[in-house]
Amino acid sequence: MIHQLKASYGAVFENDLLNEILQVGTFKEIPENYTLMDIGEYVKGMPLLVSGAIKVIREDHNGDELLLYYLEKGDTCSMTLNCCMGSTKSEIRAIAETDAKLIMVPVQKMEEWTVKYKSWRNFVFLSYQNRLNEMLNTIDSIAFFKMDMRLLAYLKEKSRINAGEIIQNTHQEIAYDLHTSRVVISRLLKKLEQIGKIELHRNYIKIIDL
Amino acid sequence: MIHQLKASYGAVFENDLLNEILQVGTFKEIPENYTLMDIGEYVKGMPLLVSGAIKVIREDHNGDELLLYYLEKGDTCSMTLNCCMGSTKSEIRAIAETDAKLIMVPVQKMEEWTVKYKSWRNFVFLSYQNRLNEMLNTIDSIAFFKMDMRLLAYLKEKSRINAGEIIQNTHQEIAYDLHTSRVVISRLLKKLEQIGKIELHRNYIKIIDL
DNA sequence: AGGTCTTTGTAACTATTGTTACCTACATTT
DNA sequence: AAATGTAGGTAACAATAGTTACAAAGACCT
Repeated sequence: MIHQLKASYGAVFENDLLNEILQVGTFKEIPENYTLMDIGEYVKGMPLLVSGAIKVIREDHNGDELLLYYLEKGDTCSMTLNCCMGSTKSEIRAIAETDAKLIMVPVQKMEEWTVKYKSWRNFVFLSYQNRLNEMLNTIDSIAFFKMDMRLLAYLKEKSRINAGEIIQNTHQEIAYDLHTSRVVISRLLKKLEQIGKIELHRNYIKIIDL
Repeated sequence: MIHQLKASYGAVFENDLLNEILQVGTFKEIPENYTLMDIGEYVKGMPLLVSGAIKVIREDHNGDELLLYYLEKGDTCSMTLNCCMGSTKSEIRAIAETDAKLIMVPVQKMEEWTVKYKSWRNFVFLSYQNRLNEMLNTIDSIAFFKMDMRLLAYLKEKSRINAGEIIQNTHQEIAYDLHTSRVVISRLLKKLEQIGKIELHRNYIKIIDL
């Protein structure tokens, strides 16, 4: 665990804090598609992401979904911070986009460390800042862009997250993330293929030039 | 200023903190429609809202707008918190929805108070929590609801904020807030009038039963 | 009263997105 | 090979929202 922690957070946290994290934190490896947190659940700990990616999803009362943003190495879930402080239920669902490694820190330490460590304060505030900015991006995307542009941005982000030009999703899965229907996605993907930006295959999409 | 502060924050902050705020804070009264902060500006201070309401707006590169949420008495602007900590430019515009009173606190105190006062920590974290939740509501609204429902929710919220059944806006102004066209708003408002929920007049709308 | 500006109403049309239905292709199991 | 399940393609149509254009009504000024 110590190597994992240092590699991802060694430059961010001071040594005393790193040691405390080692003492109280628990290391977890989670597989792709594992649901880290679900809507309505209470939060037990705060995840510090070491490797992999987590996707954060909003769901409405009908079960309709919308992808909010991804968390990556060095990120934590601000929604979790919220829940910890306010001890309220989670408003979102977090699913492992790839296999992921993370360190879970008990909620109780949150406030203690906020007082004690400047680096922790910076981390928490930076985390809030990043999350608010991601939310703004999401809002920009649905408010100001049409579906074709949103799909394009989605493919770009997805290939960045997975660090490769192959996107392993069915059209239906993409439709869920963007909160639209499979037919709409198939239609728009076909257009992107026709202008040479992607190649369509069963169960995966190959990025040519976005 | 002391009365204003105690009335709005007396129950939230401990006495020592209230005194510090009185020492370093400056009291401001701002008129309706005053732009408190604009996109791209750097932030000088942190506003603690004492009375009135502030509307927070997002704008895209074309100048298209979207209402994000309102701030009310006891609220502060988390976007400002962000900017203070990260010393980045504002991503949003804040406009006085009504005449408003607020206390401006210099940015430098932020971190100091976070260490020193438990009540300040709670306030800041609660503020982030509220803002993230408002952003989620905004996302729900644009992602999951159609324009007629969004308009209805808008009218409800607006009459709550202004504490009255009269909404003083032109259709064009509503269209800007919801990021659609005037014609669409006029059309939907007319429908709401026909089913007896509102009464349309020049420059104002009377809420009958929402 | 006449002129001008702002606001609202409305029609006609277009564009985008959502829905339904059905077909084809591929993979897996029996 | 036949059966089954999943993924993707496509057409036809419906619903919603955006655009253009113009008329009518109210407000305000001279």
